[in-house]
Amino acid sequence: MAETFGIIDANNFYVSCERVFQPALETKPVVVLSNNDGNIIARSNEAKSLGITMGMPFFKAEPIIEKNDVTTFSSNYALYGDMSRRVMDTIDQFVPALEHYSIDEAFVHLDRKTSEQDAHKIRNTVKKWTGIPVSIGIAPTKVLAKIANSIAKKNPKAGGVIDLSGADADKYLKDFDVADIWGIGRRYAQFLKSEEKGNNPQLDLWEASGFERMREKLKIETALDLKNCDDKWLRKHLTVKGQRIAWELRGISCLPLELFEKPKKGLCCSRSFGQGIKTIEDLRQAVAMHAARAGEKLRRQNLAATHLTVFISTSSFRLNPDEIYSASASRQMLIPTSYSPAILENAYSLLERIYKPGFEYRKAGIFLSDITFDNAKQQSFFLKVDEKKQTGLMQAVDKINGRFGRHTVRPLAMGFDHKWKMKQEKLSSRYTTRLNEIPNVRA
DNA sequence: TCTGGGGTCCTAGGACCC
DNA sequence: TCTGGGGTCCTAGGACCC
Repeated sequence: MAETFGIIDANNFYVSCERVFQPALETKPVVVLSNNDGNIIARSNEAKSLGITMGMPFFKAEPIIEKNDVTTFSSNYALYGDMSRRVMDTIDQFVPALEHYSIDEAFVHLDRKTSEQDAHKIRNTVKKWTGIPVSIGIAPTKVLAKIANSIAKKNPKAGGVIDLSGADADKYLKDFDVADIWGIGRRYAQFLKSEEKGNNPQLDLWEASGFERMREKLKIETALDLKNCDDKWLRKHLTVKGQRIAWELRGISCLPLELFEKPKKGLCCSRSFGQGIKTIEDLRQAVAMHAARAGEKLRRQNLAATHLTVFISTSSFRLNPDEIYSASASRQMLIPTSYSPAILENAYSLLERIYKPGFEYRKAGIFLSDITFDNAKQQSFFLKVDEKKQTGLMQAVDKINGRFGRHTVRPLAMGFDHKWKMKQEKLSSRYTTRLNEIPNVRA
C-alpha cells in the first residue's frame, strides 16, 4: 500500500527560538544573522514584509533595520540545536517513523486515514511543549509533501496543515512556481523557464525538411508543467534527479524516508575571520581551533579520518585581483585518526606549504575525508601508536568541554589573543544548555 | 568598512586494465 | 601500418539542500 508522507517544518525557526525566550518580540520584526554577523539567515514574517530577503548581507539590510526598529540576533547554534532536539523528540512520540532531515525539518510517515487530524495534534503539541510553531504538509511523496507544506505556510487559513493526498493536487500544482520545488534550484529554474531553440544540427535538418522544430527548451513555469514533462528530455537536461522529481509530482514515490543517519563522507570545519589577518602565527591559531573541533566532531560519532585538507583564502569580494589568493593542500595520514594533536600536527605542516605573506586572509579551514568507523579502522604496520593513552586523553578533554563549554581545554596552539575570532555582537544567551544562562522567571 | 558554514549527489572524461 | 570493445576507478565540476 502506498505510504503517506508528512513534512513538519518549523516556521522561521531561528527567529521562533529567540522569541520563545523573549515573548515580547512575538509580533515584532526580528532577524537572525549568519556567523560573523554577515548575512540575514532567518526572518520573521514582519521582517519579510519589510523587504528583507534571505541571505541579504547585513550591511545592506541595515538601513531598513534601523528605520523599522528590527530586532537583530547573532546566530546562537547552541540554543537552536537544543530546541531542535526538543521539537524532534516531541514529534517522535506521534509517528511510526521519522527522518531528521535538517535542524528544523522532519519527514515522517503518517497513517493515511487519520493523517490530517494527527498532523493537527502534532502541531498543537509541539507548540505547547516547545513554543515553536510548525507547518505540516501531507502527500503520497516527499516532493508533494514539501509543496503542501509551503502552501500551508503561505495560507493562514489552512491552519498550518495542507493535505495533498486527494485527487485534486493539480489544482495547486498549476499555480506553484517551478522554482519553488524542492530540488529545483536557481540554475534549473532559469533553464526550465527559458524558451530557446538551442543548436542541435539534427533538429536543423528536421526543421529544414518542413517539420515544426522540437524545442531544446520548453518554457516550463509551474509544478504542473514539470509533472507533465517528457521523461527523456528531463533526464537529459536535469539528470536522474530531475526525473525523480517529475515522478514524485505524479505521486510515484522515489525518495524513501531515510531512517538511519549515514556516516559522513567528509567533515569540514571552517570559518571566516572577524577581521583580515596577515601573519602565519594568527592563521596557525585558527587552524589549531579547527583541528580541535574536527577531532571532537569525529570522536562524537565514533569516526576516524585518513585524508586531511587545509585551505586558506582572502576575501573573494576584493576588486583588485592582486589581492586575491586562495590555496589548499592535502595529505593522506598514516592511519585513520580522531586524535586532535595528530590532526593538528599534519595541518600545521600543510599550512606552511600554502601560506604566502603579503595577503590579508579572511578565511581558513580544514576538511577531513576517507572517514571510517573508529572500531573498523586499519592499523599501520609501521606506526605504533599508544592508542589507549590517546583515547583516554581525548575522552577526558571531551568530557570537560562538554560540561564547562567548548574550548575549556584546548591546544595551547590556539593562543589567547584571537584577532580572528568571529563577530557575534548580538548574541542571545544559551538559555537551555548553560546553567548560568537559564532565564529567570518572576511569578 | 561590512557578504555564512556546513553538506549531498550526479555526470563526464581521463587513466588504466584486459 | 593498421586497429577494439569492454570494464573500473578516480577526479573535477556543477547542480542542489538547509
